[in-house]
Amino acid sequence: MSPVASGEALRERLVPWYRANARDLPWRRDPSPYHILLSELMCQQTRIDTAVPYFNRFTVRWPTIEAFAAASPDDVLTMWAGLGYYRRARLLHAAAVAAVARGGLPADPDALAELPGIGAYTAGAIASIAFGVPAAAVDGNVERVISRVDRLDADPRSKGGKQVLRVRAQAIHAPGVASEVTQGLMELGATVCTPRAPRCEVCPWADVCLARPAGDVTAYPRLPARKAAVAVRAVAGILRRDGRVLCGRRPEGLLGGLWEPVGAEIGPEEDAQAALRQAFAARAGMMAHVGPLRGQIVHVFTHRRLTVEVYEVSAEEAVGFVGDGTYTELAWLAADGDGVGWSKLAQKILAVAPVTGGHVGDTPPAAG
DNA sequence: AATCCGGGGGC
DNA sequence: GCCCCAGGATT
Repeated sequence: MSPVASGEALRERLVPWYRANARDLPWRRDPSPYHILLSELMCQQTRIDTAVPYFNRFTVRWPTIEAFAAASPDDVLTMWAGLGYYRRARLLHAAAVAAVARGGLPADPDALAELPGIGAYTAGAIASIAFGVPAAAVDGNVERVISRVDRLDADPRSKGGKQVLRVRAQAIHAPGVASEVTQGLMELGATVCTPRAPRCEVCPWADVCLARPAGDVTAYPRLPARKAAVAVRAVAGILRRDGRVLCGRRPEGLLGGLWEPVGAEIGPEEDAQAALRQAFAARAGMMAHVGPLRGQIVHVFTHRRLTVEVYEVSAEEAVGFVGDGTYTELAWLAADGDGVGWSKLAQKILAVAPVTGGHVGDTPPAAG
């Protein structure tokens, strides 16, 4: 049986490899604490390539953490629109506000972890990348590369598994190369030790990896099977006025704070048009006439597969926003979102029932 | 420990 | 289609 590689053996292979193979990412050009905070929150559960354009737009609009902290939460959410996991936008902003209030982001991982939206991983990442503190940061990539090189049979998401991974990641660290170790581990997982088709022939750890000679690299990490997404049916109504569409703003939770055309989730056998009439009455205080079906879109979340039937809607008059709790506000929004930003789901709904023409300046129904 | 929370790209 | 990604908060 081969011995487990030492932390030093892993480090001395990893750091030179990272220096030679690091991708050119915008936050690596100036890895300031603010830039690393932004990039880490944006990259949580999100691909690098998806986050990069958002990072660039954020840093152009808010060049410093002080400027960002001074922004309104709604402006931050608007800029975040399309990135997903919208709670991150609120937590990121709250973290920046708290950091500025205490004179800047701390270098200590424990202090970082007290800020909103910053857990054990992100605290270690900011401490090591932005401040050079040798602190472990175990994300999905690190979980995978360590599970493979050590051929760990523990569930990496269990308490014990996380503990083993954290100790192992910490052992690879050393003073002076903390940023390279953290980013190198992630870079290795992202570009070489990939989930489905690892490129072991170019891996700097090929000579010390336990899974490679065993021939079961892709069997690690030992993750439990994921539950299937639940099918959910919904309706949405496109009610136009002067080139705008009546939209509701969602409360905290799924797509929290974002706007969408008025709609409702319905049962598998429910009458879609009747349900939509009822939704307009309960949520917008409107007696709506539901017109023709415009189209049907599918939107997949982690735990839901949403099918939305999109109808044209007309209404006699607004009788005021009654509100059954589905929306916190109502407004007539133009196709460009009137500066509030659309979720990807709302974009799909609007794409099958385009809003064109008309003029601005209409009055939304009273909220409350 | 289990659940919730988006969106997208690779295969 | 399926997997899973620079995870954290809540219960």
